[in-house]
Amino acid sequence: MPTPNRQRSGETRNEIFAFVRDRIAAGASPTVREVQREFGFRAVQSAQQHLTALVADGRLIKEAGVARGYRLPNGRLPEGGDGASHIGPVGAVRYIPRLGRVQAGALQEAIEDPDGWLPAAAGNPADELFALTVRGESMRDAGILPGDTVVVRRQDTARDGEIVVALVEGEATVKRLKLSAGRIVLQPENDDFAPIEIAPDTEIRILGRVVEVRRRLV
Amino acid sequence: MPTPNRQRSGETRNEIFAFVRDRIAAGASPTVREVQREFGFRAVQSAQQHLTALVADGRLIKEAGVARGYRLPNGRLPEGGDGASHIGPVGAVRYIPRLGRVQAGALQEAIEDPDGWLPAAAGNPADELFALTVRGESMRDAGILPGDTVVVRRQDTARDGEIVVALVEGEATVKRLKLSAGRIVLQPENDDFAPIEIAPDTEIRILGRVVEVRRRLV
DNA sequence: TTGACAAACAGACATTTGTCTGTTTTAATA
DNA sequence: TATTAAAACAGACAAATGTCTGTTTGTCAA
Repeated sequence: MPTPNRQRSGETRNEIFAFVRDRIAAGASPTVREVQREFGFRAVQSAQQHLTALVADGRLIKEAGVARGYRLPNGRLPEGGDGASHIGPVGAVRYIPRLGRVQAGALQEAIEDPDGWLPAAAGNPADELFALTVRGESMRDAGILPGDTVVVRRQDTARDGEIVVALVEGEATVKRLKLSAGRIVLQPENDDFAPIEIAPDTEIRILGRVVEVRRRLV
Repeated sequence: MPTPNRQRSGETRNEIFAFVRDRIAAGASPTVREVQREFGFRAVQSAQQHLTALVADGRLIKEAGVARGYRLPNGRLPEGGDGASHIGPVGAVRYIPRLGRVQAGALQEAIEDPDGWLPAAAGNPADELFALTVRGESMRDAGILPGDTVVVRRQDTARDGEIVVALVEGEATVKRLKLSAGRIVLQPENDDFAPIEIAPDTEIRILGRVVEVRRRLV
């Protein structure tokens, strides 16, 4: 059998796209010459031509006048408003610091010295986000289990019914916030646990609101 | 008050680190001259010096001979083996395609035409991952609720007790797999639902194993 | 005051990377 | 076969970027 027809199949172009996409996802756009080398082209222009075509097709975006300037266009967002906004523009990622034990007043220090980082879609840069590991079964019926990671948006206040991280007796805890007629209650979602009623003069400190839950299965 | 002491506080260096970190997270490392411009240095070397120092401190990594070659070092992993391995090397991200409705046999097509993309720590490149939105309450007691996104590792087989995505009556469904004495059962985690027993001659197709659950709160 | 040192400045040069012009090869098709 | 268009090649130049040598300035502390 002679050489299979690759000349007009567009297969090489697809492979180049996949290569560039993966390199961008891995941290940085490749250069034209890196594409050239990867595919064994003897001329820079061979790679350049494919890349230009991919940009013309809208499969890639090029930042003009910038080395390693290839970017991925935005991922199409699901139409259904199911709150799946953690799917964002591909390529725009932010890293959320994952904190160890948070104790009284030490939030800022904990944020500056995280255990590690979680990638997430970029979202609103003004939001201060951090992540915590859940301890205990108290939110089981809300689908938040021990070992789960919660992503928290830093804020001092919250509204009735929102799940918050609050500082109770010097330790961070996840509960649902109940506000009614001047009473403040931190409500577990598990009948085995008692609600924590906040006396009017008690100091309660809300660290933020839980915006995402992640669980890694073995 | 005279000019506060910035000369030796290291504050500028911290700001430069934050700038570089955020730029890397946003998609690409800045150049030395971009740092220079951002901080208003009149000499390239001023920025260069800070960057070199950050590399010496281990706060950044530099790929030699590469434009825009600054990278973030790996996030420190939590020592506790709590399975939180979705925290990976910072900067190494992969995008997981999020599929809409998956119907009989159409998995490959669905993967090539995703609804959107989820960022995740890179992990093992050999793993084929995709994501699905959960419908129904059948896995409620396992902490998997309607609207949750499950990340699935593509595989044809699974072990007893693992949560899998299987194709049942032409539609993808999430259940716990129970294998015992030649019987195959897809077990819901909710008493309101009945287990699905797979008759020996029935065609059952396992699409993959659930490796992560994500839930976005309003 | 002076020495030590970090930080910033000045200017240059080397390398990497992007982009251009024009030619040749390959495969499909009239 | 002749035509055509995509794909690949060849060689060059320009712009972006990395890196170097040496000097000056600001702050601390002896």
